Amino acid sequence: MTIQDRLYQEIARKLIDALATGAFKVGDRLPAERELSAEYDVSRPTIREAMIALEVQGLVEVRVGSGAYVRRLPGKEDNPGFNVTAFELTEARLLFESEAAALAATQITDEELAELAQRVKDIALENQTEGGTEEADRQFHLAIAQATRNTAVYQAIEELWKLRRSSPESALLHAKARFANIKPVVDEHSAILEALRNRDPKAARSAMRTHLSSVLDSLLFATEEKAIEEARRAVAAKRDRYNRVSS
Amino acid sequence: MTIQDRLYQEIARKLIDALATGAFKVGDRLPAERELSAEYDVSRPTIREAMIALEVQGLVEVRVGSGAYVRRLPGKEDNPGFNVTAFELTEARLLFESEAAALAATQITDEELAELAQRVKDIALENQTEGGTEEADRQFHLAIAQATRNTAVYQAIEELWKLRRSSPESALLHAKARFANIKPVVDEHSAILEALRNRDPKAARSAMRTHLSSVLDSLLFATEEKAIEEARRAVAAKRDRYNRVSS
DNA sequence: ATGATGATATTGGTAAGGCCACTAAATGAC
DNA sequence: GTCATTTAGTGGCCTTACCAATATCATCAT
Repeated sequence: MTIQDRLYQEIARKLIDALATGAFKVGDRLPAERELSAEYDVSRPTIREAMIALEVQGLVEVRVGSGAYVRRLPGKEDNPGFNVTAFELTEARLLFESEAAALAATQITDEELAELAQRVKDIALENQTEGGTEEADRQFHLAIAQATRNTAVYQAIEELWKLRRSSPESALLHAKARFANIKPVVDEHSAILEALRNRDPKAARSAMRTHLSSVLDSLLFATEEKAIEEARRAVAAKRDRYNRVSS
Repeated sequence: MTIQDRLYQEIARKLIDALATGAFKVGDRLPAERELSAEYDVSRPTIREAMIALEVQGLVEVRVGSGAYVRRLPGKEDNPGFNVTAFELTEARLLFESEAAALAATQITDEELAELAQRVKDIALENQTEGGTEEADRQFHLAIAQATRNTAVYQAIEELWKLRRSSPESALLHAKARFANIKPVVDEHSAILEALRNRDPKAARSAMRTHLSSVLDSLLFATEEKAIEEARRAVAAKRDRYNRVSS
């Protein structure tokens, strides 16, 4: 009746304990498989199995030829999106939400149009207040995603907004960008609403592209302000390539 | 040149696919490690690694000396996305992946183009074999997402493929659709590759749209076969609206 | 006939060793 | 100084082998 506790599980527990105790920080490299093999006095395959258990749980990332690196610490619930920069997020929104807007234009109901109109007013209000949030903005865009009548589309776009929240640095950057770009935002949202009201897919797509391109530009400006030269250059390069795509 | 996609992950995906397509029921015993080793033409340690990946996810339970037993079917618990139909998924891919292809056209490297060429060959091979999987197809599309150099875009598209696998009914429908639409798939993928090779964003977007529209049509056909009238009508309506969007 | 017992086959568990591919840092050539 | 090359070090995967737990079934005592 001896339960043959699987060895790899025991090793995996020990490794997780080691992470939890703070022996390693995020980004640190774990010892090589051969070293761990000697340290815990088990074979390398067993170490590999334990490592896979950790990898499946998102705790570590294994890079071929380099080693195993800590991705997140145990106890912290998963943040699937990691090094997603504010620029990447907005670029993704530009691609996806523009298409969603086009699709929504063919499906949207009068009730949803009324809701969107209210959201536009909310956005104007938010912008007038000093420490305003971006909640109305978020709801505006999610409502459009909802109007596509496609669960997969909605979930994907919702996921992008979650990613935006998960990165503090990203949120900060967005806040600065919003500050530098207040008035146009209201007009741009109105333009999107107008296109949807006319059930015009192409116009809706175009208006959404214009809006998010504007946000992208704001991000560029904010990034320059932060004087992170490296990031600025990378972003600028990306901006150029985007212009080629959407032209 | 060979992407060191970890072999155990590939095997794990195939096993999960097998579970999703209904090859096994809850409580069933999976083939022995040695059998699976021969079946998938990999070593036993690799099978063990894949099995551990499934075990950590709670899909199977391994009993020493007896075998591995199905604990639950994939896609029930872990995915918040539930009622995502095969049509919705493909429609979302049509919207998103087309834009991703356009973006990738401006960024793709020669190495990535070579990899894509290999994937096209793999897809042809997969289609020739009887019980072929859709692994090559998946890798083709994910490679394009990767070529966008945008983590957010990649994650979103990867999420769509995960959703696809999480719904057994969806996987089944796709299998039927694939059967009814073999030859064009290879040509369509070739067309996408050619557009990317020319670094032509518009052509890439167009080729991807053509491809996924074709998949959408296959789904319609398969749905009709299943004689689910209600679903068919809903899908047909959506198809019409999509034609309006993309025109 | 029936139930207990033990031999044997099957299955997963682990170890050891080997070779390959990839990575990155040290080294050398220019 | 810059760039290409070399060289350890690393993980990826395979092969072989043996051990341990379990399942199966023939055998035997009742």
